[in-house]
Amino acid sequence: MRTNILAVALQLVKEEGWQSLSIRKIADAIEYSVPVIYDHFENKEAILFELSMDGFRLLDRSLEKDKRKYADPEKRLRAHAETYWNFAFKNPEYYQLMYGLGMPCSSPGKAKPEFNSFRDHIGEAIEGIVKDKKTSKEETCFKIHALWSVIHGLISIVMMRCSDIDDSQMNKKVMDESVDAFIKNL
Amino acid sequence: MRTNILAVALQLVKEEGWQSLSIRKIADAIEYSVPVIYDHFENKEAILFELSMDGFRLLDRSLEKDKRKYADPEKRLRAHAETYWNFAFKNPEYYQLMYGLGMPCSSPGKAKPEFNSFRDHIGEAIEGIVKDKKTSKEETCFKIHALWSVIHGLISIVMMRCSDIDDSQMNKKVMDESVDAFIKNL
DNA sequence: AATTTTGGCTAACACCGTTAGCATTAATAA
DNA sequence: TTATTAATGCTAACGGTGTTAGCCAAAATT
Repeated sequence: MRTNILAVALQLVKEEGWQSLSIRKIADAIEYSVPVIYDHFENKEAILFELSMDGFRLLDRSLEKDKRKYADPEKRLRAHAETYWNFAFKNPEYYQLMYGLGMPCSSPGKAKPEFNSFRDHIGEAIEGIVKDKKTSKEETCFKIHALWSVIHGLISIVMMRCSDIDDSQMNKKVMDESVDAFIKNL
Repeated sequence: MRTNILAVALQLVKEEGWQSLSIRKIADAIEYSVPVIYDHFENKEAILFELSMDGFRLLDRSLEKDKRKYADPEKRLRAHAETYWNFAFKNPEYYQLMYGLGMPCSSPGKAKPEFNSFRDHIGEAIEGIVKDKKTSKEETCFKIHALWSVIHGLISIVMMRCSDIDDSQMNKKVMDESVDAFIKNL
């Protein structure tokens, strides 16, 4: 039963996104009435949480495979990165659940210029730094994304309380060192 | 009126989080009935969207200040990173709105071991790479976070359609190059 | 055979976003 | 000045949500 609920919930999430998942839809799909779901889960959040746990477990299995496949730590690290990337885009529902991504109002795209303010600003600065070196337009674009990513990623991780570093000054230090390394590598 | 609605909405978001913002609460706060809100905004999403735009504009003003303050591109770039970081943690509601962060079921913390699977796996590999060099425990922890951040950040940006790179292979290339640069810098 | 436990349901509560339709007031036209 | 139009704001409803109280019948136990 519990398993059935989770399976059906995942199915619905895959079909219509987690935003439109409802207890009643799950009840319909398993052909039971609504309250039976509350015999197996405390509330809707608990269902989503359990789904996200399944996501983490699924990812973990792939990472374990990498571990068995690659003894060399560098090769293994590259494989882990690849695995993580593929997991995210093959299972976007899971990834969104795991890291709390996606809410009504976002998905701005490139429509409004405001959204690109940060990218444009750091882009300008980066171009200023690399203007003597012969760096291609494309390469520069990549660099911009890389820096934006590391900063945004760290903020997300810290905000979602996924970081194991408690001290906020420590997290800041991670960013500072990342920016340092980035500039050194330009 | 429109301004008032947005101001009140922002206030409510700051107080109780955007998750519990409702049209009726806004209507109560501005001391009007519900339908008048729909004379000024198409729907709730439009209100959240407009708030997120305010966030982007607020951030932009700070970035413009950096631009005027620092002519040297490297100093300016560091200032931009600092500004972005500070903006996120001084205005978490805005940041969550802008990048669609936070949904029911997340904020896992360190409670369950599953959540740290990826961190632990890349941690192991990184330790394998740096074990000859005399890298401190703390420094290693920072490195782990840095790599995790850049990958997760890029995935988030691509998933949220914030990236201006359309080709998914190109985005993958950004990650690969970032991982390369990271390993080279270990 | 009587009693208790279980499994499952209906119906409701209190919210939510959204909209149709109706007042009342203010502005315009005659 | 009066008649008509436009603007303003409301009540009440529709269909949906998460959640729970209370009940009924079948199954298990005593």
